[in-house]
Amino acid sequence: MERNTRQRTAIAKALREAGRPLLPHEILEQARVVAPTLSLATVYRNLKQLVDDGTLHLVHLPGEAARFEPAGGVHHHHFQCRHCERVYDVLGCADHLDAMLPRGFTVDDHEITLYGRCADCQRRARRVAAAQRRS
Amino acid sequence: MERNTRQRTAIAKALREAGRPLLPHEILEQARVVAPTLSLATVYRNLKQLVDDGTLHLVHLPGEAARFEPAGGVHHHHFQCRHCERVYDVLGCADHLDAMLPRGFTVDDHEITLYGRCADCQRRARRVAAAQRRS
DNA sequence: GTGGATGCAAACTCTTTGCACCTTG
DNA sequence: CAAGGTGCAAAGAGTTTGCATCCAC
Repeated sequence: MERNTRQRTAIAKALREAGRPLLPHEILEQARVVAPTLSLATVYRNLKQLVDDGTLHLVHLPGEAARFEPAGGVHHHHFQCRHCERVYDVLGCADHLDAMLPRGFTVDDHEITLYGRCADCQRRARRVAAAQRRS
Repeated sequence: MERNTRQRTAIAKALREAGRPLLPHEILEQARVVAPTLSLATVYRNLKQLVDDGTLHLVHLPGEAARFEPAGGVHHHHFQCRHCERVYDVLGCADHLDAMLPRGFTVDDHEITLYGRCADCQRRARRVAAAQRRS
């Protein structure tokens, strides 16, 4: 049976409060606020366990290390900001994906990743552009 | 300027003839038929150079190591077979992806990955199922 | 002949694991 | 107090790099 250690609680809290998928080292950083002795090995061990028991979901983006988010949300995909590299959930989905398939293939799942600028970085870029126009 | 070594030629040939994105170790294996002394370090060095000069494209799938394919094709996405794990190109694309975005975000690119069974594995699975019905 | 390319081994990064110690129930 | 959890350090996997040697031009 599982125990509620200070470390495990801190890891779960960090992910619940983040609102976006986090990398192991981001989780370590956040969770250390609550559990300062926390080690990266413990983060990995807990993540594996929490994914196995269905509490967390793994978020794999192309060319990126695994991130983690609380399970239980609806079907969604992800957006990565080209500037700050953070990942956000996006609701909704594209259709007609099976129309793309070669003959003889069957699909049972899909992943969609969008790239661009998040609202924060977009705002920041606009502010910089405005300042340059002014000068 | 670049030189045409036996090794570089073998790497390019392996990718041209594969017809699907290959992993570095698959490239090594194939290219060694032509250049038996080829080392993995040389494969990686050449891949980087060939991607930089636009001869190859990097293919990143979620949770997978980088694969490589000849550049120059049209816009396409990828399909990974859940059984043999090989990756194939799929033509075509989904629309209305920007409808998924949160307010304030902007998209400039996207990746779509489909998962399922490739024609080979599909055929094999059907054959096994038929054999079991018969027995 | 010379500069780019290669092969090997060592270095690096990210993740996992062994082990002694600690903590929860 | 026993079983599971933790921290550390070492081990692994995949990729990159330093360096002496090699070879394409």
